[in-house]
Amino acid sequence: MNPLTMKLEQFTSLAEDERKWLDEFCSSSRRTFEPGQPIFERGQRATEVVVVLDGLAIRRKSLRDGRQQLLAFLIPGDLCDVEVFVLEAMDHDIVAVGETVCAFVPAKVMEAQLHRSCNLTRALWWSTMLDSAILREWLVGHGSRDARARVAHLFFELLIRHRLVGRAQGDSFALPLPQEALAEAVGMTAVHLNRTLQELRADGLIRFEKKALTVLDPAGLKAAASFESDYLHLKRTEGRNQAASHRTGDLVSSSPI
Amino acid sequence: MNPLTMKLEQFTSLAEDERKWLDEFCSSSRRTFEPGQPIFERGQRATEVVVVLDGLAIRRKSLRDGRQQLLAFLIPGDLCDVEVFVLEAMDHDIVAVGETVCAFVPAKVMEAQLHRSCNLTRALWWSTMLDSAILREWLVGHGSRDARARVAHLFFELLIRHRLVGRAQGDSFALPLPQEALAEAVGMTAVHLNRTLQELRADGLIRFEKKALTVLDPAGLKAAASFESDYLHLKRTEGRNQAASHRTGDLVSSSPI
DNA sequence: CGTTGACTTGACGGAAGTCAAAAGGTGTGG
DNA sequence: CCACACCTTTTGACTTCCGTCAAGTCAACG
Repeated sequence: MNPLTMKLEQFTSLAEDERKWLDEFCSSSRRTFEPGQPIFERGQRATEVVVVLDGLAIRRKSLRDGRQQLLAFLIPGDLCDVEVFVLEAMDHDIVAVGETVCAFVPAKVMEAQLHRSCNLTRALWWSTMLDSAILREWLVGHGSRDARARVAHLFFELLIRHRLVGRAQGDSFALPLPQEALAEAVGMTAVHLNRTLQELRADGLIRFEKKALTVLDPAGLKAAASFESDYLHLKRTEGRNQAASHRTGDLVSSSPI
Repeated sequence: MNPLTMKLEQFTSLAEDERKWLDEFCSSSRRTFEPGQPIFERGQRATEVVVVLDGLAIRRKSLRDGRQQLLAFLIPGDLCDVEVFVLEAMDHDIVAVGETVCAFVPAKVMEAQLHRSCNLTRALWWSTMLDSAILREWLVGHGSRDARARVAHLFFELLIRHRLVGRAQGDSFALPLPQEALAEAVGMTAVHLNRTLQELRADGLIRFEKKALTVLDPAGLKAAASFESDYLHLKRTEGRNQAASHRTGDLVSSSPI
């Protein structure tokens, strides 16, 4: 199954024709990007919506003083903004990390779909809301979590997201990034990230080798991150009432994750 | 003119019937909130979309250890997520600051509008994209700007946003927040925020009295923030080619702002 | 006029940044 | 197969920005 379908099934059950539409969606004009190659660049107009099918891409914003901030990881199944095409120009870059396969969907096709009132449209909106929610959670991390918790949180989030689209092998997943880039993601220097990684390693929580991250102690990592998973809005795995789940503790913590 | 219409006109020119629709939109079931009163709470399902018409609201996320992170300011004309209603539960709170007037638009009305292929729907999408862009810029700030630049950036952004909806008096606008809350917005302690404010004051950049912020030296504040305005996607004020504007410098910097 | 809450100031400690160099990989070409 | 260049990771010493704690000021208000 294509990763986008897998992801959207977290939100709702899809009918056969909807799955078929998504398959076509994902097979429309594919392109493969080499490591470091830009998919969209700041200033450019995006006339197509991109879906990552394989590999890894990042959103990144570069400041004039040369510093860069990583804004999001786009893993298989992730869309780069369902409605980008309404903007005149991108305000940041999207860049491939490792070899990355994407499908390009013309704005018109996307728009046509968004005007058909159905399950699928709502599912796409859900994915948009999810992206914002993740972004907000990153902001929370930058604003109020220390280095250790921030890194732990990122890793735990990525583990869950990779699982959702079937890209995790057990408790590990591909993360073909230099520490330098990871540091940009969590908003700290590469040196300090390195020390933080060593700390997490020493505590037996993770392993990060050969461009892959392995979570050795999921519960421990989750605790280190003080991870609360409601922001991922995975309702199908948790039953209906999230309000209750938020108050009674955290249902996901008792799940296999 | 209602602030939502003013805001959307930044994106596109609206026809008479579209303006009328927006007026109805903004007059549907209004409610007034007292300072500190929650508009939406985490865990709750949002079956309506909220538009702020007057006053000020904030998005806020509370961590279990009691720390809070402010995620966004909702000023007049701002919507709290055009498509929230697809979610089962809010993952954060929206709270009134000062006295705040909001309109509540039922999910069905919103959805009906979003399925009518028109200018207006694209304008609403634009406002969604704008919210994400602002959120991303905050993340950049938290990750790679120091205290001074971060605060300066926030103030400059708020000044522009207030101007867009006609809520700025010259170079000042209402900001009925304790420094405590401002500190949560920029991700630092109240003490350090206080010192940073003093610094900006000493440099003659701002004044912050009586629940209002006055920018004394817009150009200086903008420089202190190393503000690049393209993320606000104000295309109508800048002509068509933002790609060029990004490369040739920054058109907005030479504008009255 | 005392109480309350927001703002201000000072002294101190600690987490993270900076700079620089060493150590460890990896790929290329001789 | 080694040598070399190059990149990434690691380490160490030092600095600084920001957090913490605590006391003090000030204005608003009953």
